[in-house]
Amino acid sequence: MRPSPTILHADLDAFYASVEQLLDPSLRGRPIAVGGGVVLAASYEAKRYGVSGGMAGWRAKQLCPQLTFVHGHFSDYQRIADRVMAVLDDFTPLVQRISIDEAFLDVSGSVHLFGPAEVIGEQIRSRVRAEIGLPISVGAARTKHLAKVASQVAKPDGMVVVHPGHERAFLDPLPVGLIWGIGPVTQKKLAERGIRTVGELAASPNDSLRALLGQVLGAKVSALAANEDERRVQPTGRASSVGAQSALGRRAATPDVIRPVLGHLADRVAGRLRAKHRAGRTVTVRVRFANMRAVTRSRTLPFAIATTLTLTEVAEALVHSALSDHAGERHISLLAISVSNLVDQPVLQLELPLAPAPPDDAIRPGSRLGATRWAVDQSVDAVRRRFGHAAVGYASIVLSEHASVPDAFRELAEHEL
DNA sequence: TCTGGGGTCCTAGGACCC
DNA sequence: TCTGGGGTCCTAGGACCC
Repeated sequence: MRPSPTILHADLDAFYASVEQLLDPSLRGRPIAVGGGVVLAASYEAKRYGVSGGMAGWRAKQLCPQLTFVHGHFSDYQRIADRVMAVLDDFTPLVQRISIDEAFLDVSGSVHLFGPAEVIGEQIRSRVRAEIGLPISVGAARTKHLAKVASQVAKPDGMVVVHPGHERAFLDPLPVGLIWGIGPVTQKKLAERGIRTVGELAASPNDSLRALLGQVLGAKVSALAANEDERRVQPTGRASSVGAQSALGRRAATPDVIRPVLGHLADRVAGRLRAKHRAGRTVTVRVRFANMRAVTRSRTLPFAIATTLTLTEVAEALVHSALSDHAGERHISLLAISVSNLVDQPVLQLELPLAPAPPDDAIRPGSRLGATRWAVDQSVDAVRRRFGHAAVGYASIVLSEHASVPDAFRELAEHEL
């Protein structure tokens, strides 16, 4: 009997669009896009025309005139994806979910129960199809990375098994873009050197690989080619940063625009931190100008914060610093706030002794001002828990004017804190 | 009619410490 | 007067992934 691969990668096909086609049978077999101003997800029928996620709606319509736009049923996506993941759990406890719609499975301990990996893969596919009604592709290989490549090759609605010993034969003809970590920019760089396939990439000398891709990615490619890739499937950890951003179209870079947007973003970010009893020391803002060039500014504080007003103020100072470095830019198209360097926030925050007021009293937790702000946030959080998020707090007119994506969509992309 | 929102990770330079 | 090497942390930019 030939050896069997033990790592599976299961990946729902065009997930959001497939759910819409599941919920509304009249959409099945037709090119559809979830979203409007921007394509959040496209069905395979639409992808055939070149429609893809992140694309401007008008551009998508240009490529595919019969494209149907549908409003997303965002609250259904999480629920349905969770049901799919529950199916995976039936085959092994070693499931590593890496996003809403895909996961790795280590089935090395399950083969005596269910049969070899390829049998498990087919069982997963038929159960997800029968019980949930969605197409899912599965890749099986000896390592995670390779299993992921295999599932991409298997799409749509297929399964690809890479048998041990046949890795290079499988990989070598594939385009380099299928490797995790090689995106459009690197692909172009490689193409300029005549490298288009994994085989060509693997054949190039190690040092030039490193020079082209950097130490880490270069080493990864070597490992992949030598089949020494990571195979450990581990439970997904907590997020190491929390952020929020808002595209603004084209707005003047003035305080009356910036302040309410930052307030709104800080409210989202700090609220999520407090909900999970976390706080962060490093605040990073990103400012994208009207010409799409973006800059970042960050500041690491001596202590961790999770207070909305404090985060707003730190972010505002950073944005001003970015803007004064680019005084020529009069318009901005996006603002973002991210908090990293996260720590667990003891709930006894308020009980900390009140220190004599330092100059930065406002941001120091436990100080008089800091305690006041903390208390305000606690009240807001409590009201929201009881009456819903909209009951109190920022409702930015600037943002609602531009009508970005629904909050429910944002929440789908949030990682566990 | 330009181009969403949530993240992770890498690189490189500089400050600072031992 | 000139000078090593390692480690850690911080900042800015950027590529990439879903």
